[in-house]
Order: sequence, then C-alpha cells, then structure tokens
Amino acid sequence: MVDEQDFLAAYDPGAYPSVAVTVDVVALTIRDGALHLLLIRRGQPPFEGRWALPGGFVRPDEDLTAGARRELAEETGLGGEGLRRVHLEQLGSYGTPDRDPRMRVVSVAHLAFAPDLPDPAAGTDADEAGWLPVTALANRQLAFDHGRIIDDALERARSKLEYTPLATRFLAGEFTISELRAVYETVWGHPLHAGNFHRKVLSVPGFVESTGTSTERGGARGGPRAKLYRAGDARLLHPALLRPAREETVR
Amino acid sequence: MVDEQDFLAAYDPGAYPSVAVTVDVVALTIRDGALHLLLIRRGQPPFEGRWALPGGFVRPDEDLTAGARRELAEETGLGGEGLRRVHLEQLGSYGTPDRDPRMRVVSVAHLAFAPDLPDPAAGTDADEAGWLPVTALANRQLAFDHGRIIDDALERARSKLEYTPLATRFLAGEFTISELRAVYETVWGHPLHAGNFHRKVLSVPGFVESTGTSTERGGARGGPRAKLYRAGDARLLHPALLRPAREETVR
DNA sequence: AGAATAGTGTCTGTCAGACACTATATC
DNA sequence: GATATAGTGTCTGACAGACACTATTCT
Repeated sequence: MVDEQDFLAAYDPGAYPSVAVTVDVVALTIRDGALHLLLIRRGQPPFEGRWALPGGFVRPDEDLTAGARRELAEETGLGGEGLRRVHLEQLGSYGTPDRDPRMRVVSVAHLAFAPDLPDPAAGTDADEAGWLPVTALANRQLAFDHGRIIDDALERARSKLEYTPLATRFLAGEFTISELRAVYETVWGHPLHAGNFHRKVLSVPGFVESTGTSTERGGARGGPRAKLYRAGDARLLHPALLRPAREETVR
Repeated sequence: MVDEQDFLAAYDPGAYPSVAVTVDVVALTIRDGALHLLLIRRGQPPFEGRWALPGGFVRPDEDLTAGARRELAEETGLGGEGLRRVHLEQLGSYGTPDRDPRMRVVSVAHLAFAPDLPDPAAGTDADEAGWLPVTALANRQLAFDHGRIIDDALERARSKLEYTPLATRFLAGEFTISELRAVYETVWGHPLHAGNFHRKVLSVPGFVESTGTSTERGGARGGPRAKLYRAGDARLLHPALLRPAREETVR
C-alpha cells in the first residue's frame, strides 16, 4: 500500500491527502508557587475568544522540535540564552479528523519546562497572551482539543519528575533543596515530607551538586540559611522519586 | 503567529506549507524465543530493496491510530478479532525535513505488541513482507530513518514492560508464568531469576489471574505441569518490575 | 536414574516514609 | 521569646535479589 501511493506522490504532489501539520507547545512554569502555562487568546474564529496553546504551522525546512522552539520564542520573547535553559520534548501528535473545523490538521504537541519567565511581551500579533494558572482551566473551554493535550502534558510532567532531574529546569541556576521540593509539591499537587525529601535528593547520584555557597538570608519566617545547589549531570534518577502511592493503581 | 497563517489557510488551502502525513507501525512479536518485527522490502525508489516499516498516508477521515491499525491489518492479513488482541499505541512523530528525499513527510510512528502471528499473506502489493528478528537489523541499512524509529520503539517496549502488564499482549489467552518470564527475558535481553520472577508477578495486584487449570504436560525436558493464568485487569503494575540495575544510569 | 522445571521458604541489603530532634535564623 | 525552617538520626515495613530446597514430570 505504501508504494503505490508513494509513487503517485513522487510525481504528482496533489495525489496524497492534504493535511496541515502544526506544532503546539504546552509551556509550563511555576509562578508564586502555582503551576502556570502559556496560553493565547484567539482573535479569530474558530474558537474566537477562547484560550489556545501557542503554535503554528511547521515551516518547510524546520525540524518539528525546532518549530516548537521557535513558537515558544516568538510568544515569550525569549532570546537564545534564555531558551537554552528551557527543556523541550515532544509530547505526541493529535490528529482526530475533525479537531479543526476548517481542514485536516495534525498537531505535534510539545512539552516545555521553563524557569519563571517574564510576561509575554506585546506579541507579534494582536492576540492576548499570558501565563495562566492551570487551576484556572478547570471550568474553561479551550480551543480545539487543547484541553486534552494539556491533560496529557500535565500527566507527562508529573511522571517526568519521578524519573528525571527535570524539576531543576523550573528553577534558576542555583537553588535550595526546599525550592526543589516546592517544584515537586506544585507539580504533583500535594505536600512532601521535608526531611525525607532532602535526604533522598542528596542520595541520588548526579541529581544535584553543591555550589559550596548558601543563601544570604534565612527563610522569610525564620530558619537557618540553606545550602545552594545546581543541577547535576544525571539524565535519569536512580533510584527514582516515586509519587506517593496513588491507590488508584489505574485499573 | 498562529492566526495570521490560520486566517490565510482558512480561505486559501494552498497558503499553508505542504506536508504529507504518514502512519508507520513498529509491530513486535515473539517467535521461537526471539523478538521479531514486521518489515516490508521496498519495491520502488527511494531506498529500493531496503527494508522499511509498514505504513502509508493517513486517510482523510481516519484517526491516526486507526490508520496505524489499518496498515497493520493490511500487512498481516489480520481480521477484526485477531486485531483486538494487538496492543497499539502512538510512539512519536518523525519530521526531519529531509527524511524523505521526495517531499516533506511527517511520520506518526506507532508501536504494536502482538501475539505470535502467521507470516504475512501474499500482501496487497508485490512487496515482500515478513517478520524479521530484531537481531538481524544490526548490520542492515533500513529505509528512511526507520532504524532510529525502531531503536526508539525497542526502548519504549522495554520500558513499557516495567510498569504495565503489556507483556501479556505477546502471549495467547492463557499462559504460564514461565512463558511470561520468557517474554521479559526476550524483550529485555537477559535472563531473570525464575523463582523471584514467579513470586513477584503473583504479588502484583491485577497483573495475572489464575484460570484454575494447568498445562497438559510438563516441560519438554521435564518438570511439573505449570498453572495457567490470563491477563488481569491492572493497567499499571504496582509495584513495577524494574529492569536489573543498569549501571549506565545514563549521564 | 538423571535432569530440568514449578513453585516456595528464607535471608540480606536497599529504600521509602514516619517520627523525633538539633541548630539556626526570622519576626 | 516564639516560631519556622534546614538538616540529621533512627526505626519500621516493603521489596528486590540471592540462595536453597522440595515436588513433579520429562527423557
């Protein structure tokens, strides 16, 4: 089946089904102790006025991930150096035939973890853009199937924190163990035991490495100065930091 | 950026970049104690004569996963009932600009786990198709970037056996613990301790459930008759069956 | 008989989580 | 001084892996 159509397509570009490919980005960050994501309010139909993920058509000579990075840069106004600190990975593709009422669109969704970024600059177009807390999404109707994409992205993010050191990507270059714990608590949505978390993080090889320095001041409400760490060189956590046993155990 | 182009595309279908979308399938099965995957020898350029993954253009009114299922059915000659036993999931999308020399093609790759299937029937086209042992791929040049897709698929498969009960999808309806262990050993590529594996599998809630019956005969080279089990209702394994500590711990 | 396999018992080391405690900083 | 946080000590239960052993069935 492949080659019969391949053959036609090779000599007649109109012979293969017409599909548009877009890249969308679920960009997550932590602001004021809450998980936020980057959304854009649509200025045109369909779904005019609704919030949507940043994204757009993939360009002819651009890799999928490069396209996602470009879209992210355009919406955040982030330069080359800032972008390097952002983790970006492919999440999955969404191609239900009628997900866009205008035509067949396959969207390659990506997931980004960013340190606290400034508010989107007045964008390249008239649309409103901003970081919204994910908790504000529950009652909101998003454009297209972006609600489902975000659900998948959040689950992926929660899972990634278990077995990769990517939680550090939500933080600036140097951070305390408490700040790292706050990332986990925010993404996972429940508190962790401070003492056990502390010991656990330091016991995983390559997760964090000491800078030798400490914070200038103690906590706002008291407490000693905390030691500062930066991300280590591990790409996987061994052993993993598993989420507290969810009795759901999905059946 | 989205809507500027969206706007054009809505009224002029030629205004968005022309991209073809295909679905490819990495179908895995176990034959004679070795991991095999379904490949097709290409009858036309490019990559004429090379092995390639089964796949083809996604059809206009077809979901991505449905397209993968269709491609798999076409190549295996598998009917509705047999297909239901096959696990199919999206693996990821591959869209490097020059991965197909003819045009821009984004391929949505899927991963399938199948019980031992018959050899592909004389296919719908003249291409040669067959189950090849994955070990035979090491020295072989595959078409397009299919070698990389397969690498990703194998790693995903190994990982999936850790925390899901999908190993059972490689087996028929009823199986012994030893047969299940053989699946793990084959996919992971090294032997497991029989006694510990046995106890572990039975201790994970919902992984397998007893049929109450046993095999007719003992093992070919001796041993008692083994009890038979079928897949349980768990969708995740808790606790997981982790692969023996790979000291690599990817840095 | 000899050999291989199914399944169970038991021990050890690792690790997660609970709890307790100290030391240091803030207000 | 009251209070909150950083970081450590210690215990318990769960679990992985090693080893040993019995029972059963094959050639």
